[in-house]
This record gives sequence, structure tokens and C-alpha cells, in this order.
Amino acid sequence: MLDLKWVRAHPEQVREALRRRHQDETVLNELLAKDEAWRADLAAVEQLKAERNKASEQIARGRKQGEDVTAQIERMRQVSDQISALDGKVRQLESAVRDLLLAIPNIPHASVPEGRDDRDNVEVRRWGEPRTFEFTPLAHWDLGVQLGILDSERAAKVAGARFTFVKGWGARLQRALTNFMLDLHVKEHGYLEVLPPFLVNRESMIGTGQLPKFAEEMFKVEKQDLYLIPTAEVPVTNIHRDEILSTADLPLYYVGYSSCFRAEAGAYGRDTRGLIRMHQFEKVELVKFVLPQTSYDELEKLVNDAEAVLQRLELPYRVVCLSTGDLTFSSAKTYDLEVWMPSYGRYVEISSCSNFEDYQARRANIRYRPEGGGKLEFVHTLNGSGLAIGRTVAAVLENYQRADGTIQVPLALRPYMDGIEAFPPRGLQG
RNA sequence: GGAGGGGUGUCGUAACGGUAGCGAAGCAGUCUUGAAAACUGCCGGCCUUCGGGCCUUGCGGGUUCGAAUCCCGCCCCCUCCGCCA
Repeated sequence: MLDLKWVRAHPEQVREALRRRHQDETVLNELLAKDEAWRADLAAVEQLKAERNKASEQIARGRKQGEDVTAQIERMRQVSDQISALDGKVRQLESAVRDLLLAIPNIPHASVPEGRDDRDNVEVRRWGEPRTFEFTPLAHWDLGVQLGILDSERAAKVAGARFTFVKGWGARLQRALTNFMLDLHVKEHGYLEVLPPFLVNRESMIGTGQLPKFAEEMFKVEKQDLYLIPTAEVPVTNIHRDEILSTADLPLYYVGYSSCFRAEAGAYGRDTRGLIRMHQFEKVELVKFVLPQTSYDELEKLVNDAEAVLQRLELPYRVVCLSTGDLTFSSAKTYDLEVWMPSYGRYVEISSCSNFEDYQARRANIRYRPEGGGKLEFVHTLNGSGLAIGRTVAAVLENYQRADGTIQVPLALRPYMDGIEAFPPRGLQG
């Protein structure tokens, strides 16, 4: 969330940010009105409390000296009643202010291009050349059935639509990709590997910004009041919730592997086939906690770390800077990595790398003491997919398919697949 | 799930129901050739008309003029028992 004091002092900048995001300004107007009412009542109730504190002291002192204090106690009883009445109102206003503040998205960074939606995103660079096929390439869902490695029909029976079984060489490929990505980030990019909880509480969801605004997109376990994580970003960023980090520890780099669960309300009818849009998918997520003055350099490095995965796999991709209209709620600036997908005939999102500045840190209360002492300050948090594994499986299948229906194994993955050059290998069964 | 113990500021520890004390680390200032020591302040949050005021003892209620303290509910951690991959 934004700093309430800052919002109060710069309402026009917030209004401008909402305009750039093409979002309704009424939240802000409501916030400013409620905030003013809250502060007025707060001043009144605090005055009464000051009176009560003074009187209590007098009562204690008077009683010690054997004076009759019953009249004072009687008067204070009335003041106390006034306090509890007004206090209730103050608390109500305070939580209304907080709810409204939680509903205001982050301020886009000055370098974020203006735009209404994804059509206005700006391509930053391209890497690799989309392959030209000497035969008609198949979509990964068709390859999956042909090779017997994807089974969405039985998954529909067992779980429902938008789930799949990955089997045999497909499962093997996915496991290889997972290990390859984790090894790359741990051994070469300096991230600490974490296997996080896949269920988190409400506070964690608020901390990273999924709640309260996006409850419909989440799976919830009603009985225990827990949520299935939509990304490892949630548990991993919340590792340091309500903590004070020391400057010497920063920056902190984590890489978390998890399954991700998304209800995706409103997405029905889009990407219904294949591995692109699922209720459950696996992802390797990069999360950083950094000093504020370094966060934009760290964002560039984060994007490079995610790009390295695609480069090693020799998959053509492009980097896109999201426009103000396409930026996610908590993000100040986001780069998407889009991989070439022959079945779509275009680039498809496979990673999203964002700088949240102090927006999540303020919500999750993650602070540090600046070098040389002084006030505690909020860290900056960043995260990015490194990468979405299901979509990477799809990209490998489609980009590495051969005329005979087999899939060539990318060089970088061979150490993870017993050195085989393609699957299914000759004379071997999956 | 059951029994017992615990949760206090950056950390560690106190406080017969009378309004949160002491110690340590860090930072700034004074002193010093410099450093250490010593002293003072800061080192949680909010409001403010900048005088100050309010809040903060895991969370939420209750009793009371007044709650870290007493009562009720919940959460988390530790120990033991039970169950379990």
C-alpha cells in the first residue's frame, strides 16, 4: 500500500497514477474524505483520553493520601462512556481508511509507458530467431496426446477442467526443467533455494497484495481459513513479514519452487487447450529484498536471470515492458518475458518480473535500519518467474519437435535426462 | 488432539490492579590529538495548531475510575503424551 501521509500530501500524484492506470478515482476521493473525518474524531477522543489519564493519576494520588475521590470517579465514569462511544467510531473510520488504502494500486514508475492495455506494451529486445519448420508443426496439446505424455481427459474426470496429468517422458522433461532452473539460479545467480508452504493465511495474501481485492482469483480452504498460493511470491515474500532486516543482510535473493493455484474467474474460453492456462501449474519464482536505491538495477538483473533460462534452453523470446494499463496492482514496473510459441504463431508470456518498490514491504511491514542508524525504513521487494514450468514444457515440445514426432532434448537439459538426445528414445518405452 | 510452560520496543530481561523499568547493541552529539570510557539524546506507531497529545506488553473481547497484571475466546512458540507420511 501507499504511505497514507504521502497520499494526504500528494493527492494529485495519486489521482494522476490512477488515471495512468485507467482506474476509477472514486476510491481516492472516498479515502481523503474518510481520512479527514477520522483525524477529526481522533483528535477529539485523544483529548478525552488525556483528560482521563490526568484524572486517573489524581485519583491514585488522592487515594494514597486518604482523600475522598468518589466524586471524581463518578465523573470519570461518564468520560469513559464518552470515550468508548467515540472510540468505536474512530476505529470504524480507521479501518475504512485502511481498506480504501489497500484498494489503491501502486504508483507506476516514470519510465513505464502510457497505455490502455497489453496492446500498448513496449518491446524492449528480442533474442533468437523463431524456427522455420520443414513440416507442419503440431501444437503442444496434440504432441502431448500423440506422445502419451499429457492426459487432460482423465484429469477432467479426476479433478476437472484446466487440470492435467503429465506422464512418462513429459513428467521426466518437467522434472529436468525444474532441476535445471533451480540449479542455474542457485549455483550461478546466487539465490537461496526455498521450498515454501503451498497454503498461506490471510495476512500473507494481504502482504503481497492478492487480498483483499482479488479474492475471486484464489482457491480457499474454508475450514482452516487458508488460501492455496497463486504463486510462490506469496509465501517467499512473506518470509520476512513483520521483520527488521539488517542492512548488511541486503540484498536477499530467494528462489522458490511451488505449485501455483488459480481460479482465474472470467478467463473461461481462453486458452482452453494445453498447458497455458491451468488451475494448477508449477513455477520457479525469484524473490528479492533490496535497498531502495538499488531496486531498479536489481530489476534489470532479475530480468537477466530469468532470460538466462530461455537462452540456455535456446528458446526464442522477447522482453516487453508493460504499459500503465497492463501493470499489475502492486507493481511499479514490470517486464514480461514472452517465448515463441509456434502453435500461437506469436510470443506468449512465460515470466513476469516486477519491482514493487516499498508497496508490498509496507503492507507486509518489512523494514531495515539504514546504514549509519536512524529511522527504520521499508525495503524494496521484487520478484519474477524463472520460469513458469508448464509453459516452458509447452515451449520445448513445440520448438523442439521433429518431423518423426519425437522431441529433441535441449542441450542444457541433457545432463538432467540421462544424456538422451531425443524422446521417446529408440527402442525404449516411456 | 491432550497436559504444562511461554509470547514486553532492534536484542535480552523486569514490573502487590496505579499507567512499562533496567541492561546490551547501533547511531548522533559533548569530551579527546584520535579512539575507548563517561554523559545526553535518538534508537516503536499515530495525530498535531509543533506547545504537545494519544496509542503500543501475541490478537480480540470483558471486569475496573484505571489492566502487561484479573476473567473469557483465539493465534503462535517450547516441552511431554497421543496420532501420522
